[in-house]
Amino acid sequence: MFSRACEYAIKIMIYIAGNEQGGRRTGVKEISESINSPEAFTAKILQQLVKAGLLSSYKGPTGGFELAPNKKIKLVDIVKAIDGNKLLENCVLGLETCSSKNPCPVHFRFVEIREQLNETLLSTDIRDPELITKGLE
Amino acid sequence: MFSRACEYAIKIMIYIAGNEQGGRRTGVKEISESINSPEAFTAKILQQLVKAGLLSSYKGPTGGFELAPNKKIKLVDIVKAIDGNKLLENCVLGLETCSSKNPCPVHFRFVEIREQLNETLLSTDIRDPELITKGLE
DNA sequence: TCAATAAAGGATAAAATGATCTTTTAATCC
DNA sequence: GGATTAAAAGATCATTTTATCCTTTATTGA
Repeated sequence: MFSRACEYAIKIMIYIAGNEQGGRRTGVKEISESINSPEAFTAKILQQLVKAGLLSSYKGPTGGFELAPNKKIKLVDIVKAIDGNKLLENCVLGLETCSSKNPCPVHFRFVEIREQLNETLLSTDIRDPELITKGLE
Repeated sequence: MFSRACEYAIKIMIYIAGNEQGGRRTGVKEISESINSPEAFTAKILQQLVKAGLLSSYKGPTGGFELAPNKKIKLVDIVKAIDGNKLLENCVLGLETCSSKNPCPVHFRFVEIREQLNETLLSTDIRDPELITKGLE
């Protein structure tokens, strides 16, 4: 469903959100150990999340990453930042021309799934305490 | 959502189903031209579908592919044959240990999407005339 | 100022996926 | 049986994704 990088990205964001209360920044090493992801690859994903405006980064001692302040961050923002919007927008059969006016054979069978997915990604806030208290291994 | 190979596989199966009424077999070239897929790659996917028991193949003149006779074929069979069942079974965050008893942070938010997906893949029969009459480019 | 710290950036490697090409095997028809 | 047709099989290549390593840049605090 999501790429490996996107799975990591979601875990990264949830983990950083969990450190937000203390106001403390989170470093790459701590993140990769906490979510069990390769450190260098995690650093690359963090860069993408910073470029997408979802995280702020700071260099030097006391540096690290924080959620972008004063910004509601939803799951959909993370997925779009890493995987783009093909999952949400493209035809499930990969047809360029598919639309509700010119539907592919399975178009209408996936409409509801798409809507559910959209609804879930749009409504899930990364700062929701429900997300934060659970394990990320 | 699905791999490229799986997108092709679904189109392949729908296309072959459309030729079933005439009792005629369908060749690789005709398929790849009809669904606009690379011929050699299409041949490889056809091999996988035969191995999975979803198609029967015949060599020589008058040879080609047919749907496996006397077998209800659902979308889920095609997806599992090509992409395996990770989409249906694996945790969306890729966690080995995730389950309803030990859920990941987003586990319950995706339960309904999973169910919808399962329901759609299980209930969509490849011989449904509704699928067959539509364009595959 | 300088050493330590931490992210950014670039280059590279490994694995998975997508795609092609060539040879082999089987079936049909003359 | 021999020529032809079409799929099977295997080797190879290309691209993308995943992952690592090393150097550079910025920041802090002694």
